[in-house]
Amino acid sequence: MEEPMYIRIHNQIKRDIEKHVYKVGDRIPAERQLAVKFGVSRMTLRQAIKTLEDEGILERRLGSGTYVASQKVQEKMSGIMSFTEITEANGQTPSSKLITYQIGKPSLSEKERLGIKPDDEVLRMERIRFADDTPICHEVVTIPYKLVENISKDDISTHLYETLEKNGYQIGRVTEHISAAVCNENDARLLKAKKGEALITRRQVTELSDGKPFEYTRARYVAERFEFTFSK
Amino acid sequence: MEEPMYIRIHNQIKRDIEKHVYKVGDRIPAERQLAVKFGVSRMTLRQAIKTLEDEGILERRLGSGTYVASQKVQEKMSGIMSFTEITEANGQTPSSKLITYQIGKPSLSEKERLGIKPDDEVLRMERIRFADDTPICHEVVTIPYKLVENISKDDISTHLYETLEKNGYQIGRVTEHISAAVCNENDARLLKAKKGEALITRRQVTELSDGKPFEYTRARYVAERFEFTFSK
DNA sequence: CAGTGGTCTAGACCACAAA
DNA sequence: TTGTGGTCTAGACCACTGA
Repeated sequence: MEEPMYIRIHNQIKRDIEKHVYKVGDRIPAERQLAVKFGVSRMTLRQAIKTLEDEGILERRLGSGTYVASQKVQEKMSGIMSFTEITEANGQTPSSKLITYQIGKPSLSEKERLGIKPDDEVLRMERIRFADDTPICHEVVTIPYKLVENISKDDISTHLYETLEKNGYQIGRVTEHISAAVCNENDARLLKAKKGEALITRRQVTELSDGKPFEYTRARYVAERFEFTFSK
Repeated sequence: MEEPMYIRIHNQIKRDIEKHVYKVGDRIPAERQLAVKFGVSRMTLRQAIKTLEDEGILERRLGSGTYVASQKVQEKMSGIMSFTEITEANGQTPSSKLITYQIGKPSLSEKERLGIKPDDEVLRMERIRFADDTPICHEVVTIPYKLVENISKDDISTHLYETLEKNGYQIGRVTEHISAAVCNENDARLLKAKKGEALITRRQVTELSDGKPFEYTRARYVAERFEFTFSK
């Protein structure tokens, strides 16, 4: 007996929903019936249902029944979606191009946001992100250099979060600020946009689980080509 | 017997943790002991522990025991913050002024977003939101009229959500899209802003728990005076 | 009213952790 | 080995929903 029964029942019901044996909005059989069908006690069956409810796949209504919750895809995207997620959700292919990668002294705002000393060096990366070869976003990422001095440029620029976690760091709170700005000449050149059109601006500070900031990102998106989506 | 036992036990243990009877990192008594102490079966006791675990207050370690988890404060502010929350967090006073309130035919986009028929009438409200008397945001809210035809104008314009819930409706999923735009003459007049400067745009569709959209909002914020904040 | 989910019991055996 | 949490049973009574 590898897996517990309630996990196996969970998986079976999930598969049934994916195969449209139970469709969105359908009422699934009552707990007592399912318990008989799977040959388990009602408590065990309820444990399976509970995990599906926690995942937002099922919805229980007292006195009425247990129903397949609406949507399925959207469930995951509670909270802000990343550039990659939004682009892929639109059926486009995300890509990015690193345009600068340098180590140097922090600016005033970098020093403040990252909570570091003026002497501490920072790694600064600049990137353009594309959806199907259309430039969408210009992004500057700053990291205290001593946190990543033993990590390769390739790992930093492509799998920063995974690499940090492999090296024993734990990602904590992420705070984002979103506003807007007008496209200047530099933006226009980098993003192939028109001066004077609207951009979305985003600032993000990512902390480690001990509360120390480790990444400060500023990004500017062409509003004509992009929007952020949230759900709750 | 008002509350279920497992809820009462949940609350009791939570209070004990708040009173430092059990401190962060402490192991609390074993399930079987607590079950005896509270005079319930072990399954019921486990249900109480489970809810505390889901809240991140307790942490169970197989074969070892159940421990008081670290953190506590961070819980609340996950996700997008509302205008009122952001303004108050900045130490300013939010207010709003209703500038139009009319019943009429839906526009094409209103019809689509709200999933209604062309003949169905809609209630459309237009509002300016202020922080300390500075105009921040221009907002248009559209609601299928038949949902609110028995509700007073005052309730609709000031306590829409609460009033709906009192009338037996249940709020469901909320989806928001955020992008940017350039301030036009109308925006400039309403928001006392300059034509050509940057605005944040927000579209929001709020559904009832049955998945039917009941509110479609479009809002434009002066970027110089406002930003959205998220945390996770 | 009958059927549903919500709660609860008093046991049981298991796998895992720590001594 | 002892104690822990993880799983599971075969019942029970309750409150709620909907016909």
